[in-house]
Amino acid sequence: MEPSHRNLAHQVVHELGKKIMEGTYKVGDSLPSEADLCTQFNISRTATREAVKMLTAKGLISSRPRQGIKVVDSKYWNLFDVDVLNWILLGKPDLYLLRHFLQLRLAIEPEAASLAAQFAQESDIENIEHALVRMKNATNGQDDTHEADIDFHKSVLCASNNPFFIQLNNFIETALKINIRFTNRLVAVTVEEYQAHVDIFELIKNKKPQEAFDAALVTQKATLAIVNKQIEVLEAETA
Amino acid sequence: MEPSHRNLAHQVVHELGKKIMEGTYKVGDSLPSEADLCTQFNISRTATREAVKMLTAKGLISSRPRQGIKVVDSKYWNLFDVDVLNWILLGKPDLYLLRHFLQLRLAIEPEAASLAAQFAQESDIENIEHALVRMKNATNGQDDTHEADIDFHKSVLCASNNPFFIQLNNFIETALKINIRFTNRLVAVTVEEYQAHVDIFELIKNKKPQEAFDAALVTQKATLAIVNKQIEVLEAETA
DNA sequence: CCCACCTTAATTGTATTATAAATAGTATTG
DNA sequence: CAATACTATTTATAATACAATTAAGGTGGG
Repeated sequence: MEPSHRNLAHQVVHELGKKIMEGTYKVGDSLPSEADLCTQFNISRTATREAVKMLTAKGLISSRPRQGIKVVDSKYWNLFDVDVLNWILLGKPDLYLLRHFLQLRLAIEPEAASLAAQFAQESDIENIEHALVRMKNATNGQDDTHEADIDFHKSVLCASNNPFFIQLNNFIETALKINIRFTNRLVAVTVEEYQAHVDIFELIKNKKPQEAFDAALVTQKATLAIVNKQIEVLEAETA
Repeated sequence: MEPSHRNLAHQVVHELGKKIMEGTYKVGDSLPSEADLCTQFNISRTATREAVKMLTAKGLISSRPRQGIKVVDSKYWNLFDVDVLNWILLGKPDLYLLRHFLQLRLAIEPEAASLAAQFAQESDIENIEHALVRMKNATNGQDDTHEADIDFHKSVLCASNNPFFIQLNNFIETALKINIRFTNRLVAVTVEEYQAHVDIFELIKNKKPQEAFDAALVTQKATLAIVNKQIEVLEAETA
């Protein structure tokens, strides 16, 4: 897609969105008034107001006469919005946030594999296969490890042929990126990881929903278990 | 929350959003130009542009000079946005859409029950219990059946203490409403349904994640199986 | 004839100014 | 002291002007 900073309003949305997600403006806080935002960003009220409206549409703020612009309760935030997810990524994700991501991945990805085994078209199978080729190349350093991995997970989601699962592409991608940040070894894909993906692919291709579900579940549970362990250690230390 | 039509821009967002989701404006179609929208709604360009920006923020449209305002590919739509979900509901949901909702519920709700069994606070337990009381009252016609049911599912989601699951409240609520529309019997909650909910509650309260997961899974699978069957029948008829 | 370049016109992007509406806080008045 | 009225602040809306972008068509050189 096009860059998100095509115009002034989008730039301001990006700046303010980042600041809200990183906690510069906290829930309940007031943002600067329209007039102040105009001077801060050196733009007209038109652009400022459009930015405010966009953040309102994403559920981050509300603006009312005399009351000003305020950050609303986080339960109203559109956490699955691609911009919001990117702002989360720009913040300082901690282990608890990573766990929250992994908990939802545990729910989503096995079922996505199951649906893919039931509803995948030929083109979907080809896309998964192509991602696997990239991963294999990545084991030899001929392709980007992380990108290939993200590609694989996305292609499975899309193969579910369910628009809601497909919409979670951005979520999964962000989850993987945060995961990468914590396991920050720039190693190539291990043979075991690659083989696990191949196994899931074969089960999808051969239309084995339950088996594909189970295979994906094992992977997700393993990842989540690691983080749960890390949090346990962390909490034992601080206690 | 406050009504979504507090101001002109919000009203226009609502009107256009509805038309996009119901297919009056299809993917790739051009919407009327800013100037035309101004005359159609009899409002200023300021208000029109703010509405356009809000729909852009929700991922439904894009607007560029000379090119105009266009409905973007549906894979970019923020399907988990509360407004978008309501517009979907206002359209004419079919069995396939219902199945898509149920497929995601199957992924989400059992895991939410599991997380609730692991992470629920006392207040969360109380909220679930309160929803159960409402359901019991509904069996006697003393409360609204559907509202009580929605309450229960929401309270479990919130008990997961995972912001991403909590954000899916709107999704689950919409799914239930669509389900109600198809099973349009205005009957009271059956004893079996109520008992199934009580069982899940007990398992959550007694911190049995796996058992809570399994219990919720049974319920979801049963519902999905019914719809799969209906679709099977439908496709047999049209073939 | 064809391709590269230029011009034009349509549409959104931005700025400015003015006024209206909503409302929190303060003052007034009975 | 309480109810009311006033005031000032902030967002909401409108109107106008001009800039920037770009699709489409026209123009000229080869």
